[in-house]
Amino acid sequence: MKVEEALQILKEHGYKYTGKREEMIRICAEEKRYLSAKDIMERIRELYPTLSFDTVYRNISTFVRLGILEETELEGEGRFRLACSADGHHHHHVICTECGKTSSLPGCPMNVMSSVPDDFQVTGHKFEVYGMCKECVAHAN
Amino acid sequence: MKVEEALQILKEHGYKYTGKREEMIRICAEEKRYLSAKDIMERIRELYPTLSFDTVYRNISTFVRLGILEETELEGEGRFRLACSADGHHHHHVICTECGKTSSLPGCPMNVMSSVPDDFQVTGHKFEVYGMCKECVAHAN
DNA sequence: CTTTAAATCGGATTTGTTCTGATTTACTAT
DNA sequence: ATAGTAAATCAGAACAAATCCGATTTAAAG
Repeated sequence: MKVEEALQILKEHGYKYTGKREEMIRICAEEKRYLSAKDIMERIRELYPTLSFDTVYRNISTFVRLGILEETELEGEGRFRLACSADGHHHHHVICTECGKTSSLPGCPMNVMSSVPDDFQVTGHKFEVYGMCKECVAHAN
Repeated sequence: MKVEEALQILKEHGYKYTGKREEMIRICAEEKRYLSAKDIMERIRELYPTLSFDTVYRNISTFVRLGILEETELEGEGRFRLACSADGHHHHHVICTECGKTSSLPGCPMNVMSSVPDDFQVTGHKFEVYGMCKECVAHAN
């Protein structure tokens, strides 16, 4: 997803344009990585030094609700990245547990799941592969 | 896994036997569900009314480390259930997001993953299907 | 330009979890 | 059995992530 698309989605849903929102999205768009709220916080403060957590958290959760950001959880804290599943077709990621960097995986296990117990009404699923990226492996030695 | 096996694992690793530990494991063994620390807390207090949360959390994390409990995370809080992957072969679950009830899924997506990017050193994975169990669906109407 | 609802601020609050130092308890070796 | 010791537990403080609150500012519609 591109920054412009994200801003368009906000507009379509009646949210106001603010420089802070754009900058948050821009920061997320810069890297194929999961960022924590704190990460985003730190970076955005270069431009908006007085921005409060509340704003960051509130906007993040709006973005997640609108499908602009994808969410996961690493070491007990939420991590976010610009949605990419929305772009082409649905897929999943390998995630570096050190730096949050991601790489796409082909396909989705749900396609090959022959049978899901019929006493469950399925609402979603999560498939994530964890590991260390080349850079973090090198760095660890 | 059975309560006795779990206690055996503790013993093998040099942990002491305590009634509180046994009771915690017993509580988890009673149901095929993910329980929160608070859930376990409430139930164990029937038998040990003064037990502190520190003990519950510390023991839980010991159990997880030893593979006695499996861990996941629902709505920002840790949830635990007696390990069952250890029993037979490795598998995954459908989890009811209302009550934590689980049902096993056949197979593991990693087996059919043709290619994982080779710039990642894989350390683990998570595959969970979420939904509502029959009882919770009925209850919601 | 005015109006107004949404967005932000800053700080307090909540919630899940972990830490700390003192006390108790399960096990080991006498 | 008993004493010694390391582990387990306790109670409450501390912590970190996230959310809530009332007051203030701001985007955008008229």
